[in-house]
Amino acid sequence: MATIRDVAREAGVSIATVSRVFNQATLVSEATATHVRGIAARLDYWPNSAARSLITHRTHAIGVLLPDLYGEFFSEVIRGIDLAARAEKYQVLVSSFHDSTETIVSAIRALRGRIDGLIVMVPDAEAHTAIAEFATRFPVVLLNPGATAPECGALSVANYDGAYAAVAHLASLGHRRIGLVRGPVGNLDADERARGWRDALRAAGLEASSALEVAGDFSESAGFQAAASFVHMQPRPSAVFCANDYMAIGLLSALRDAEVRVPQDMAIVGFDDIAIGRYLTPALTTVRVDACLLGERALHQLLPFARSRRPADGQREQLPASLVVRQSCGAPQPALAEPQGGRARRRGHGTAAHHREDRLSANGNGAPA
Amino acid sequence: MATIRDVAREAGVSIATVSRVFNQATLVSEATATHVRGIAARLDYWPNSAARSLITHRTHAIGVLLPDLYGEFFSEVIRGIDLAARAEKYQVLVSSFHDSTETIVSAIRALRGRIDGLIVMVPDAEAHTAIAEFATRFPVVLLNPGATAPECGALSVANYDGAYAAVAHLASLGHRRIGLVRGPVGNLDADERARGWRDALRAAGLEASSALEVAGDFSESAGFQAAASFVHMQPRPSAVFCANDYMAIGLLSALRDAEVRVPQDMAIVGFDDIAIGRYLTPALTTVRVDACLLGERALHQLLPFARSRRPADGQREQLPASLVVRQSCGAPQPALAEPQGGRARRRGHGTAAHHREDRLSANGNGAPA
DNA sequence: TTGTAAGCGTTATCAG
DNA sequence: CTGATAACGCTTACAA
Repeated sequence: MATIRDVAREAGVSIATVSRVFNQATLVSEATATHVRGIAARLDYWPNSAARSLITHRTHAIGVLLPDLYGEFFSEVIRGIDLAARAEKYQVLVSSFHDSTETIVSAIRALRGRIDGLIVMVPDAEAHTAIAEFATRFPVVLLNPGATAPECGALSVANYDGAYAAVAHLASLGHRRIGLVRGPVGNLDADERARGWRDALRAAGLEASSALEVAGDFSESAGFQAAASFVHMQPRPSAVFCANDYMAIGLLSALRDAEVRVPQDMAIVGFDDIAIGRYLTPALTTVRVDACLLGERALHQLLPFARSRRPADGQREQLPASLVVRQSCGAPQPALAEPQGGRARRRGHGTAAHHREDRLSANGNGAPA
Repeated sequence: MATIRDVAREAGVSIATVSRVFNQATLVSEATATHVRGIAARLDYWPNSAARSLITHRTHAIGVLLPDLYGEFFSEVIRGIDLAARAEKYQVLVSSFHDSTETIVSAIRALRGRIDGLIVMVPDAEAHTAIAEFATRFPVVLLNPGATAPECGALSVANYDGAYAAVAHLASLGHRRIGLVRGPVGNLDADERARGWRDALRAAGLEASSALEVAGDFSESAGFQAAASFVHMQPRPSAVFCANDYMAIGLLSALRDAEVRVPQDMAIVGFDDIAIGRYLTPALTTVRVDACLLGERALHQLLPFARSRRPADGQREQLPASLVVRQSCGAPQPALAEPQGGRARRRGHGTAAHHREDRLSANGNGAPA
């Protein structure tokens, strides 16, 4: 691989001049600049980024640290980050940690020196404090609700509002007993969604007892298993709010096996609006979260700090979560809510446009936003 | 951030000794090693990877270059790569390119010097030659079928076999006219799947005319739009093979709207086995591709070359694609084929095990593998 | 506008 | 077993 020396020698200039051509080209005469560029192209020269970052203290890369890379939510977050990073000419280093706070710390250590900033989603409060300490010396943006660290930026989804809107919607349809399939205890998003469920019930004057709560872990099988609890509950709830779509899908599947009709016998609402929801039978009413946008926003919030290598300030941003009414909740279908063809998905080098559906606002009554 | 000098000074040793403690600890006395480690921990020192890679010519990172990060297939590939890379203590840099061969080249250029090896999925033949040239000087593994470059490793999925098995299965169920929703022309995977469809039809003595082919681009909306073509075809095909699951889902949805019953009026088979397939109504018969394993295998094929920084040899590996018979093809359901609860998906820090379903082999007759 | 030279934080080589 | 010291490839004062 050619180095700056090779180019300098070949072009008959000093290495400083070559360097300038690739950095502050204005300091170099147009003639020599084009000459040097020609030589560089011929030698297939490109500045070595390790050497460069050794002296500039900038890597032009950001790290992304997630609890897992499983499922559509994370995949869309990464995609959003990648999209925004490409536009800003930043590289993206992804990493996942599957276990303890321990590994989160070692993951960060391994990333150190390779990145200018970090986007991280911490699973629980314990990991949160570990990150917070690190964030006092390094630009960090958290993808978590309720981030308390004053030195981190933080983005989150309107978990509470979305859950509240979903449950209020069910209540407005006349449901008096509305169950919940929870996400993991301690998971910050899950806790917020549970809180939204509880408050919406209370606001509607309904029972919000823990007898109506079933434990879950965001997996399809958790939703599947939750079905038994609801079917045997006395009295049986007429509606269930699931803390994410995967669990709603598992629940839907189990109810079909149990010959419980949805939405007639039991109305179901999910959370996240994964792409497939509209193609289920019945199509899934859910709360839309734009995970891709979350990633994009996170990168843009991080970037100024990454560029200046200063810790982030305590900026907070919340993305809206909007109710998408389909069939599983039993509401009358608003006309034109879902243009056919849906959100395009593709694999490979297709050329399909990415249609977005019209979407309902989070006001809980199905009116167009 | 503390440097090796700070640690050396504080520990009263030379920087060489500190370096040895972090690299070949055997060359240093146990006493000084622990002493140095203590100081390093106190100063929160960790070797700067840029400086390190400047002299070792190793980054301990690999690059992943994909046409897009959209959808479950890519997300699972990345997850597989990440899993394997973590185990090997390698970092993963992901990048996507959305356009031309041009951007693929510039993406590679930007990655240069930051990675020890590259895993790349090229969309078409043109990009293929650009990569092939690069691969003569750098370890590259292709995630593509029919890779011709002798200096690249290459992994692929048994697209042809899987498609053949799917279509043979439909033929064995008595279907005489079997349509195809194609993937993008020029896409290597799509072409192979189309070839499998064609050959299986011929082998069964059936018509494989292009009149039975409908263009598609792997998106749900392409599948949705394809429905109209099939419904109006004279005579109407009694079965359709879709080159991926997303298109099958779109097709399913459109057929429901058109009140064409699946599988009675039209049998449908997809390709990829995305997680959601089993929860559709009817559950989707498809060809299972383990994208996560594809990623894992790619990393393991690349790693020896990345470590030695030598171009890969022309190693080829093909992952099996196995038919998964569910309801959309209309075959009698084999007992015990799908244990309930399904493949677990999760978001967040859940604890669910990842159940795998029993699976049918690609021999096309539904017998257990 | 260009060149010279001093690092950036490591590892590798060679003496001791 | 340990210590000097020369790279690694680049950017950036400072000088010309």
